[in-house]
Amino acid sequence: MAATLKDVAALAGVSVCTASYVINRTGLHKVGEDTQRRIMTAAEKLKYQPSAIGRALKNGRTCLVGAILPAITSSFLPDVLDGLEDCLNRTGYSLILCTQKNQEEFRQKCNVLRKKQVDGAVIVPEKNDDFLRLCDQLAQEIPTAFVTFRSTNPAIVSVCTDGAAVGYIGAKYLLERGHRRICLPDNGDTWRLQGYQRAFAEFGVSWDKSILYSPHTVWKPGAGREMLHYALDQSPRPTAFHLYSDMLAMELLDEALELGFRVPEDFSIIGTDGLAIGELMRPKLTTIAQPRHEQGFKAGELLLAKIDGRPVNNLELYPYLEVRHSVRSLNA
Amino acid sequence: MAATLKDVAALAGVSVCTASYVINRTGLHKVGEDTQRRIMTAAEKLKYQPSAIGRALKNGRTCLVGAILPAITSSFLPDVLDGLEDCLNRTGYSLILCTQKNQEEFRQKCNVLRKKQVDGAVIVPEKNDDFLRLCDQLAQEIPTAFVTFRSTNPAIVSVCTDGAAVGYIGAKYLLERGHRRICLPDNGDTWRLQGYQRAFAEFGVSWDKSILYSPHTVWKPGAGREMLHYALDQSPRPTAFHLYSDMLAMELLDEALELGFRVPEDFSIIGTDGLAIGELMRPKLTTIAQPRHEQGFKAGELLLAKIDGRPVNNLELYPYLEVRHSVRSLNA
DNA sequence: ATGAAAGCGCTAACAC
DNA sequence: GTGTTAGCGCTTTCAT
Repeated sequence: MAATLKDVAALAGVSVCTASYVINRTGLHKVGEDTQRRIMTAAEKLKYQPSAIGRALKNGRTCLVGAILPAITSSFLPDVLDGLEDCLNRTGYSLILCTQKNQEEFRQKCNVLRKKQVDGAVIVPEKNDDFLRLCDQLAQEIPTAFVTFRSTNPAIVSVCTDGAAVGYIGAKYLLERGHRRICLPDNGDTWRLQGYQRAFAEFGVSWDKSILYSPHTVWKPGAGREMLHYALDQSPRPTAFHLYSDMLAMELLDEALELGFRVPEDFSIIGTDGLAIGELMRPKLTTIAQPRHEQGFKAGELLLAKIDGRPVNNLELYPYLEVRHSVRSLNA
Repeated sequence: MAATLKDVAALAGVSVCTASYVINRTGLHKVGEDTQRRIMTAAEKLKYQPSAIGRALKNGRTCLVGAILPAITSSFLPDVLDGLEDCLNRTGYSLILCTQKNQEEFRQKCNVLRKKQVDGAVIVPEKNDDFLRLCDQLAQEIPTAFVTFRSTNPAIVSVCTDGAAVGYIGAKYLLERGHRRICLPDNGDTWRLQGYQRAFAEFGVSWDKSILYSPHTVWKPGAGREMLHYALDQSPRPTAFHLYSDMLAMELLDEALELGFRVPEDFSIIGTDGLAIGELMRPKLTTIAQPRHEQGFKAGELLLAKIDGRPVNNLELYPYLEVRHSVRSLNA
């Protein structure tokens, strides 16, 4: 079907290797001007496309990168993916998409990447030891990068958002507005808590009296709603919620309105991610935005560097406050 | 690095081909019980993974399918993609993701797929002749399927939602509720209009007096807002809008609220797609839902069938009404 | 300035 | 039952 290098060479009346040299512009071989032209013409006439397979076999490089992530449906991961793809495509790399719904699927997808012999893997991991062990294993065989999650394994490079900054920015914004009873998900993310604690220290506000941990923690549909119900059962009730994702925050917002509460009059809500869709909520969702496209793009860059054996360092990107209308000031 | 078939054969003390036969369970070769065991043990000890590249080169099959689609960010395409991947993975196929922001990028991505020698392509096309021509071209070289769009080219198989049904369901719902002035996007989609016209005929309602076409047509951020402004300048103003996507509908809803109108009291709005996020809007968005995951899954099935040379037929899936709170009844 | 030939990992037609 | 061998498309060393 598709023309091969042999066909091109034959049509140009040269040997395969000469054709190869011309097509790839490897300076190794000196080729006469008109021979070059003949070869290029032949290639065009035959619409020659170099075979990635032949190359991969010879070079031991597939120019394929696999991405494993939890279901891509409507969170901020599409943006990250978009950035990753942008980066990879510039270097002739392509992206194999692997979504994963649970640990068993994750294991399978790792094997898919092994089998397809990708040159590298980008993973959006789950905060879960079993998962991380599988990642460590994979990283021994394939250059691997984490995105949206900080790696502690030196063999895995990572790009993520500065969690302490997320916490600090959120805490400061709420404290400034007089909130002294704040509900946070207790998902074991100590990084964000550090930021919270720093802000509390700056404001001289007591931690234990002000922070309410909700046990509803991991993202699954309904988690935001459960968090609200948990908080409603506590006393005193919180005046504000800071969720670690916008989807969760929007769910909680919906549930609050559904129950007849007013937002932000009765409860203030602040999300994390900065999804554009939050702008369409009523009230519009105030959020700690994180770079999404850039996060993916940088992950691609670091991974490609790693693949090429260049030294790499983990990267932390900065979040920023997106003020909208879901937080009320309690002052005055 | 990774063990090859040769290594396995050597360790098992057999020839490569015997190893191959055992690994692939091709019945062609009869192999003794214990030879089989020796080979399997060797394979396990070496953690042998068959090389997709070697196979691809030999078989002329990469077991790779490319998907080209407009930016995946937060619409219903992630769901479609999810379905597609589900389907492909069951057969050992993997998905190469190619997003495309304009015609030039689309052309590039087509070339990427050629170069990577994918076995098939799934495309979410744009309603645009130049685009479609490029698709026709690609389809001559690579088995191709459309998803979310009906193909008229017999060489391209397609899975999409029945457009007339979308129109009919929307029209009927609005007409039943007394709406006689409805604003529709004029995007050249005659299929949905057919459904509208059928409903209008059933209700004996005059078409020309009741339908207002808005020239704001193609999805780009802001299109929903522009559509509202266009309608506000007309007289009489429409009482209802039916948008052909939920994103557009949510934008229009936002803009209406922003301008101080009440929805659905002042305007009724009905979307198309059935995104879960529409549930979190205020008011919750009434919509004509289309199967999303299924659409992707079926596209995968049809494409794989096509790749295998089995006969295939275009498929149309049925949309259904998702009643929420953005449409008001004008009766009584 | 150009060509011959080996080899990447795998499969399958053909021996024995 | 099992092995030999050619060849998929490409790169690259070594000759000429």
